Amino acid sequence: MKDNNDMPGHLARRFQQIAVAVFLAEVEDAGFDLTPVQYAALATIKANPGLDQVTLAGLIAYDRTTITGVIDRLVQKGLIERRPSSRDRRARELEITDEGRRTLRKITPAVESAQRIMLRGLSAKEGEELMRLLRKAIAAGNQLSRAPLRDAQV
Amino acid sequence: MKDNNDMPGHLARRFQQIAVAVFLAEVEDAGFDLTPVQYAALATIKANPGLDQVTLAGLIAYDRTTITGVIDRLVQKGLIERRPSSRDRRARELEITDEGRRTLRKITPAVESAQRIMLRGLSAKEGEELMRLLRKAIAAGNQLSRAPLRDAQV
DNA sequence: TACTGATAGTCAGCATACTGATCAATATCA
DNA sequence: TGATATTGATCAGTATGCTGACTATCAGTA
Repeated sequence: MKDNNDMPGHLARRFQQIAVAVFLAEVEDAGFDLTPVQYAALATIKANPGLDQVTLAGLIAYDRTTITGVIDRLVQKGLIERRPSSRDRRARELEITDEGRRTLRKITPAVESAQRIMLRGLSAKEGEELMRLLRKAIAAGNQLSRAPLRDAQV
Repeated sequence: MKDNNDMPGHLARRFQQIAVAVFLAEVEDAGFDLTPVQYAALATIKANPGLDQVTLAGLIAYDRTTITGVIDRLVQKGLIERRPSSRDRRARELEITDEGRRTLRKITPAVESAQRIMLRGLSAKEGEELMRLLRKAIAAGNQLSRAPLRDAQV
């Protein structure tokens, strides 16, 4: 019978599990309370001021129903603002606050440290190769999930 | 600024997201209703008859609080039985049912197909290399999550 | 312009995952 | 033995992530 360790799906779950644990630990050590998902959303909002929720979801491959709760919590924490769009009354525009900008700046070392720790079993070269292979597999499977990565419609 | 695609944590989430979607799609096409987590638990119970929940959790690196619900649903579906242990009245012994065995047998092709599909962007060699690197990174980070992989205490 | 279809956001419901707490039972050791 | 520590299972609470449904709005077209 096939072992769990021969199943890419099982390895994917384990690696993701460790990645999240490492991220949360590093961020907490730095004195912050932000999940990987919240961090990615915050960074993307900063890089794309005024974007709407669907665009944000596409940029980081979240499901649009998941993003609602994530944004709720970022607003709750005072890191972003959500306001109705002037162009489209269905849409909400997202903007990072000064507090959000400050948090993002101060949290960056912890985030980068987490990325290093989750690859600490690999050489630099192996880490690069792992990321290359993941990117390639993801590109081929992108359309298979409900929340594919999408370019921003400039 | 660092791109999402240079963050192993982000790539881990994306790959896991696709892996789950592919698994569920293949299994549903085969006429079954079983999640990746439920499948791994069922296969492990079959391979280790009479094991208790903590041991099961250790073998597939689940959190012990998560396993309760997973087992509830497997029992609900009639695929396993949960009964009090004779040796330790705190523990529950888990056993696969005939129905569980039948399901496992019939679902295997779909599961294997899913593993192939989630690597379809890679050559066979690259797929092997991805799994090797994931295994290595996971081994180094195993203790960093709340639910590390553990050997069964024979 | 009125109809039709698509889109943005939300909600209910379900299944992982985790933290931290609790209860019952077992193990250890002074 | 009796006090203490540990362990197996569960629960409450929170955060992703999904399916499917729904409302409001927009866009395209007959």
